[in-house]
Amino acid sequence: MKKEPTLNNTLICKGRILAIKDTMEILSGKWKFHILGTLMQGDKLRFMDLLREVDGIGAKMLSKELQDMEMNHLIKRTVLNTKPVTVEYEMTEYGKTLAPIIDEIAKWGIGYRASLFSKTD
Amino acid sequence: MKKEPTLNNTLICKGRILAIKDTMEILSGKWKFHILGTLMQGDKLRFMDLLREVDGIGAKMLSKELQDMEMNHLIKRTVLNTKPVTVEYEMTEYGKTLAPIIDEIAKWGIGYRASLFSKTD
DNA sequence: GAAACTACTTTCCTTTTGGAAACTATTAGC
DNA sequence: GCTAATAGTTTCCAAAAGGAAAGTAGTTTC
Repeated sequence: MKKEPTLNNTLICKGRILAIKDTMEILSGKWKFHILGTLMQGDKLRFMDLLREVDGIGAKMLSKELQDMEMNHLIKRTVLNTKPVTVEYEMTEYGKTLAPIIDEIAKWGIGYRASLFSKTD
Repeated sequence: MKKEPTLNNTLICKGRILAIKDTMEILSGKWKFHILGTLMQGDKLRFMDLLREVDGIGAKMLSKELQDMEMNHLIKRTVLNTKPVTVEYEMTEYGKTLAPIIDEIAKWGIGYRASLFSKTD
């Protein structure tokens, strides 16, 4: 009894799986979607704003995740010449292409909440 | 100089962020999207099939992630009465509602690959 | 000059995640 | 009886993720 390849291993399949892997590597971690979702609503936010808005995150994590996403050109960091220096973060145009993902995730989460009440399993 | 709430903290905002958090908690970890993407293409897959298809995963992780997703009603486990017992995994109808998310993630990943070549930053 | 604000960074620690390898149990083939 | 396949579980360990608190540095306000 030999084992035969059960899945159709076309290039399309492999490419799709690889694409999923790529995306999730860039958006890995506990906070990225949370931060992105927040940044998409308030278009320019300062570090301390994010620290207050993103519920539960600490300065270290926020700093690290922001750097991470800046490197991937998803967000833009701007230092302002104010008295106590302030820094603004905002989505880049490229980062905004993530909107459909974020929207679908938010939509699904809302439906999930609803399904917890009306058990139509 | 007092600090004022900079974001419009409407219920819609909070709900959206909460929804994102909910979804990502259910789909956390290195492998879930990978497994789900695979299961969406080949509709019924056995444990060993998945072990071979999901590149790099080990038996322990696969087992754990499958249990996790079964508990959340995203996938269904069926034990078959074959000589060496086989087990089939497939998406539930509910699990299939994740398709838009997976599709958007795959789509974005494909675009990301493309952008690595044509640098139009 | 002490306190408070900005935006971090650093240190130290715990928890979580993930992986390799070995092991369980059953059945089939040689 | 040995090997191999099925589907896992268990153990042991390393690495990564994440958090709390303190520290750095510059400026302004009292």
